[in-house]
Amino acid sequence: MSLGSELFAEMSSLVVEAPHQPVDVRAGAAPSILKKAFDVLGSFSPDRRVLSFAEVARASGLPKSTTHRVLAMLVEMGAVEQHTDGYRIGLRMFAVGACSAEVALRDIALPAMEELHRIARQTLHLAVLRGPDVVYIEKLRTHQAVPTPAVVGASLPAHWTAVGKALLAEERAESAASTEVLRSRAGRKMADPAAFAQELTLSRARGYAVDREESVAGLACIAVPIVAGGSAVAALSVAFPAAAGKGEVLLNPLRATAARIGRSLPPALRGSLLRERHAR
Amino acid sequence: MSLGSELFAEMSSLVVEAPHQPVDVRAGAAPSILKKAFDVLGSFSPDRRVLSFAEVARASGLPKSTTHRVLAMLVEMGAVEQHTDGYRIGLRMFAVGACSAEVALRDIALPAMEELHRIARQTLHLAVLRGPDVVYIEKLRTHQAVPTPAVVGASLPAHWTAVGKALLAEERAESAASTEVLRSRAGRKMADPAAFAQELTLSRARGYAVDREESVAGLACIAVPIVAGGSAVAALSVAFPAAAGKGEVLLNPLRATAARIGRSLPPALRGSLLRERHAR
DNA sequence: CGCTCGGTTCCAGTGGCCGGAACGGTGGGG
DNA sequence: CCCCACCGTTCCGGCCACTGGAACCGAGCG
Repeated sequence: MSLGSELFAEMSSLVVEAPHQPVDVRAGAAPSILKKAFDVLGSFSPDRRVLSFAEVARASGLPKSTTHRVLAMLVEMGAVEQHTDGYRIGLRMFAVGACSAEVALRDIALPAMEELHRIARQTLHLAVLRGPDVVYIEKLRTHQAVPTPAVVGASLPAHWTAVGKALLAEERAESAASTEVLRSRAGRKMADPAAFAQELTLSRARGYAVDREESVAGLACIAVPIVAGGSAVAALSVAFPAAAGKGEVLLNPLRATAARIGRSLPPALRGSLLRERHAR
Repeated sequence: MSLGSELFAEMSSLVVEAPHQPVDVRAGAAPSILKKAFDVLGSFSPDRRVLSFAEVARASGLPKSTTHRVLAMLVEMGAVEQHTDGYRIGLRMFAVGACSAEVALRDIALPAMEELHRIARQTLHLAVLRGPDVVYIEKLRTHQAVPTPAVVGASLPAHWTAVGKALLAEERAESAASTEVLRSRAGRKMADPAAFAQELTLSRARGYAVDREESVAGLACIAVPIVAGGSAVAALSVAFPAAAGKGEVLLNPLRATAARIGRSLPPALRGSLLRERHAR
């Protein structure tokens, strides 16, 4: 456990976005109060759920008085709650986030995931691709299983994870835009683009991706894409102790579950594709 | 199924907050752009996940050009995504919402809920109290079970639901502020405050609350509070067909599960109490 | 063709945002 | 004890980003 969380701490220090530089230097970005508000909201993370005023000011990079004003506004909106021990993300943000397409996906996937969870008795992950990262939508933990670094709502570099590889493999098959993604972080392992590209090709061919102790020692994952309407919208993975073998037994149930989820996705929801118009 | 959704439509039309009057008339409310942004975000709901531009403008009550500008900003922030079919809540809002204390609670409760779900084979609800309403944090559906009006992220009047009654009973035991809550909606059933107060007292005494077809015909629920550090922070309920009896068999497993969840809540999280400072 | 409705762009005026600065309170360490 | 570092709050003049009515374009439609 300490090993897992230790590794996770190391990872998250790299995962977390660049330390909130003042604003965008280019003229394009509007330094509106809305941007500041999201800087404040972005100060919170699943492993730092409660922050003091000063912590928010530091993390958001905003002047104290501005931070104070923005926080007061957010509290008034119900987006943030002020307790005696500090500020927290408010229930209102949960309610807003619950309207996202990803929650709809989670809702549909959950029964099937539960069933798989009963069978596999291992930790399950449901994640979507977001640029170079995967964002975890759901996680079904299993008692006394290998701890995994995934946290619901948080993201990890896609090329570190089985779900990420499964999704990258599909994406690359559609548009050969892999170069962008393969530009991996400096000096980090799996920095060999050619080998990684080959692994993606293999993953795509056999229909599943693997991660053997690449993110956490002792942890292995196999992942399959969830396809709906011809393209992958998410990925599902099982985590198990690396010492337990290659997990072939889990592959078929995993595939069946992913297929079942893909089939039960309403066509309207398939518009949750990765293709969102990134403005400018 | 059609019965359930029909009834839900009827309910949600009452549940949804007053149709977004212009702004607050009193001088206290700041009509800042942030307020407008949340008006826009509040236009979405779990059953209206995708809205066209005009729908957002109408629902938020903002002028067209203002709506346009605010939407563009929100898209730039990643809070909203623009697809060909309209606007949706963005993944970023899910990520922000995942930092709320309620998601932490959900995270801890989920394993125990899954286990109960296996045993009971009925739909489970996890909800918190928010003023006069309950907000659903988690819902484990069961195939071919009675459909329930609860939607994760959405709210229902507390006095219509078993979870709500369980929480109101606890709250009333702490502070006799029941009058506020008992002022129920005009002409709606269970408008008899005295009888309702008595029911709450009974619920508190026996440790669980019930709902027999009060919200949906054919649906019954029993709910127990989840207590941590001496006060109720959430409630857990099982839904079952009213024709199946009173659900006594489910009561003990339900109690055990709620107790187990309450026990496993870290003390730090208990600051998720209902007492948030509602400014001004 | 004229109408309605969805969606976008423009623009001048102004009021809301800006953030440095100053102020109280607290703790702790020399 | 004093001093300092830090947290949190408040104030205020200047300026610019927000405001929203209005005009515009295209599509559907009777």
